[in-house]
Amino acid sequence: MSVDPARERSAARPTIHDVAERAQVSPMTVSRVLSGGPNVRAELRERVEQAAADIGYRRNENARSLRPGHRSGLIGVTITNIANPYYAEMQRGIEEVAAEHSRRILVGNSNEDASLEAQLIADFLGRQVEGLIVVPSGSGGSRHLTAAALGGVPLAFASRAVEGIDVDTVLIDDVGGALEATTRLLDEGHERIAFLGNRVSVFTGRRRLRGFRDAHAARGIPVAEELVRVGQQDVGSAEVAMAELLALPHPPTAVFSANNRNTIGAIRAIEAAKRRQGDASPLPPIRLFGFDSFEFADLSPVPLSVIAHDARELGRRAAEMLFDRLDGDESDVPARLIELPVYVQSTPSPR
Amino acid sequence: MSVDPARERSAARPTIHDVAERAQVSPMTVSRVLSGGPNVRAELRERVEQAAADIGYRRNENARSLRPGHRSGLIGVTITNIANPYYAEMQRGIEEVAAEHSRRILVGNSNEDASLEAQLIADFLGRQVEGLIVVPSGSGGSRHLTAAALGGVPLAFASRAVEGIDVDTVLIDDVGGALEATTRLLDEGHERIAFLGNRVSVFTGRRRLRGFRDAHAARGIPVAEELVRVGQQDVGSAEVAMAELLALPHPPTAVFSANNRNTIGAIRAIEAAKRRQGDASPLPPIRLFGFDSFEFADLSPVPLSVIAHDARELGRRAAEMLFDRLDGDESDVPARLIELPVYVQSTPSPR
DNA sequence: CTGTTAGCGCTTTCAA
DNA sequence: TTGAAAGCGCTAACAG
Repeated sequence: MSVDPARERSAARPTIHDVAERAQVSPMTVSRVLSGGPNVRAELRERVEQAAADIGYRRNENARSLRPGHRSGLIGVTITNIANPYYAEMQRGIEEVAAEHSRRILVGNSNEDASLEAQLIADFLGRQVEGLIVVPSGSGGSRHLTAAALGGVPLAFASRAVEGIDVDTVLIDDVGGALEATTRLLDEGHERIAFLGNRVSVFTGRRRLRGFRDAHAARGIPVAEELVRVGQQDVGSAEVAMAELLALPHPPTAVFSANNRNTIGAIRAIEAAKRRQGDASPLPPIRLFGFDSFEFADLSPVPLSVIAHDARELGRRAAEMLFDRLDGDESDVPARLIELPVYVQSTPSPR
Repeated sequence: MSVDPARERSAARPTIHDVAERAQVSPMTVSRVLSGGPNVRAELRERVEQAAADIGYRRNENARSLRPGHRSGLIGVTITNIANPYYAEMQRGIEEVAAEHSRRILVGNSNEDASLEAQLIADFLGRQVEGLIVVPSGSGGSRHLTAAALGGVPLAFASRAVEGIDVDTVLIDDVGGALEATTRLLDEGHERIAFLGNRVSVFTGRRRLRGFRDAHAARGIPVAEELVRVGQQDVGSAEVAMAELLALPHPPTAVFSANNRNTIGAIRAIEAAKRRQGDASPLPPIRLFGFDSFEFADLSPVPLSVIAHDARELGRRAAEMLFDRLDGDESDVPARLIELPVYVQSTPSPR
C-alpha cells in the first residue's frame, strides 16, 4: 500500500526546496530572495520570484520561528465571554494593536471557568505565543497565571485583576464610577437605593460594590442591605432580581446596577411591571443608574444614566503594555496598573 | 561581548533535551512518555514526568507540526467587524466547534476591506492553518479566495457568499426574510415603504433588497423608488438617511431596514423627530420592520418587528462543515450551501 | 554572489 | 524497552 510520492508531494504545501528546484538554484538563494536579502543577482531574484509565484509557495512561519532568535508572532487572548459586546470591542482593540506590531491573536473563550482558562493558556504556550492578554475568570484558582507557570511569557490583565498576580493590568475606574453614580443618587435625595450586581467573586463586581458602599459612608447614609442583590450573571437572573425588588412592600426608589447585564434586566423588569399595572395605578417612577454603557442606553424606555467607558481603548492599552515589554525597552519595568476613566451619560442623551 | 550560554539557556523555553538530561534518559524516551506512548518502564516514565514538571517543560507544537503527518491545529477566521455583536456571537460559535475538535482560532478583522482580508489570509496560510472561515468583505477582488490562492486549504464562507467562489457556505435566508417582512407590511396596507440598507456591493445587502422587491412584485405594488436608501454602513449614516425620509413632503408610512445598524439608526431618527415635535403636533406613527435582531429590540421605544436569526448557530454550522472536510470523510463532497431559517419577532415580545 | 553545513525541537524508523 | 539516526522547513554562519 505505498503512496505515489508524486501525488504526495502535490498534496503537501510547496517548500523552499520545490521553489529552488524550479528556479534551478539552491534553497539558500530562495531564502535570501524571500527575506529581501541583498547580494542576489537580479536575474536569479526574478527567476526565484517567478518560481515561487508559479507553484504558490508560502513561507512556513512555524518552521521559521523554530530558528533561534525568531519569534512566533502570536499573542494569546482569553476572554470570559466573547459574545458580550463589551469584550468583542475589547478584542478589536487588542487585535488592532497586535496588527500594528505585526502579530496575530489566538483567541479563546474561558467561559468564566478557571480550569478552561488554564487549559487555553497551556495550549497557547505550547504554540509559542510571545505574550498573553487575559480577562481573568471570576472564580477558581490562579496557579496557572503565576510567572512560574508561564515560564517567563509576559502576561497582561484586561478589565479585571487577580490578587497575588502582579502583572501589567488595565482596569476601568470601577470604584470611582460606582462612587460617582451612587453619590449622585444620594444627592438627588434617594435613601433606599438597590444594588444589582454580579458575583462578588468577580473582581469588578467586588470593586463596584465597594464604590456603592463608600458613597453611602461618605454621605453618612446607611446602605439598605435588604436591597443589595448580587450574583446575577445574565439578563434573565437580573430581571428576576429586579422584579423581586419591585414586589417588596417597601421597594427602592432608585437602583444602581453594576453592569450592563443587570441594567438591561432591570429595565425589562420595570417595563414588565408597567405593562402589568396598566394606566390605572401607575408605578412610582424608579430612578435607574447603571455601570457600563450599551448600544441602546440612550433610547432606554426607562430614564437611565450610565457610567460609560471605552472597551476598545481598554484592549488597546493592555496590548500596548504587552508590546512595550516585547518590542520596547520596557522589558523589565515593574508591573504597571492603568485605570481608565469613566464618564456619565444620561437619557435623553445630552447632545 | 559573548553571551553566557548558561543564562541564554535559562531564558529560552526548556526543550525535550533539557528534560532528557534531567531525567537521565534519551530525548526519545521523553517524547514517548509525553505522547503517552507504550513501552516505557514505569520508573522511567515517572522520572521523566517529574523532570518535565520540575523545569516547566511544554511541548513545542510548532516544532511538532513540522513533522510530516502532523497538523497545526489552527483555523483562521476573518471577520469584517468583530465589534458588531452579531459577528461576536458568530465567532463564539466557531470557537466552540473548533474547541470540540481540539483546534484553536486565529482571528483577524478585515474591516470590510478585501486587501486587508487578503493579507490576513496570506498570513494565516503562512502559519499553516488547516482551514479558513471567512466573512467575505463586501468589495474588492476575490482572487485571494480562489482554490489556487489557498493551495488546497479548505475554506468556508459565513454569512455572505462570493460570486464565482464555490465553497461551503452558511447563509441566512436573506431573501426569504426580507420577502416575509415586506409582504407583512404590504398586507397591512402600506404602499409607500422605505428601504434602508447597506451597500449593494455587500452580499447580504443585495439579497435583502431583492426580497424587498420580490414582495412588491408578488403583490403587484410598485416599489417607491424615491424611498430606497442604500449605502448606510453604520448607525450614524442610517440615522441621517432616516431623518431625510421623515423630512420628505410625502414621507413613508412604513420602513423596512435591512440590518440592525439601519434599524437602530431609524429608531434614533424617529425618536429625535418625536422629541423635536413635542406633544403639540404628534408625528404620524411609522411602522418599522428590521432585519436582524439585537439585544434591545423588544424594548424599542418605536413599535418594531424584526427578522431574527441565530448568529452563534451560523458560526457553528460553518465550522462544522469545515471540520467535516478536515476530520470527517467528507473531504471531497461538492461545496454545500446552508440557508439558516429566520423568524419574526415583534414588540412587545409575543411572550 | 552563491552554495554547503548544521541545527532549531520534535518524532518516525530502524537497530540494539 | 531504549536509543541513534534522519529529516520536517527554514536560515545563520561559513566557504568558495
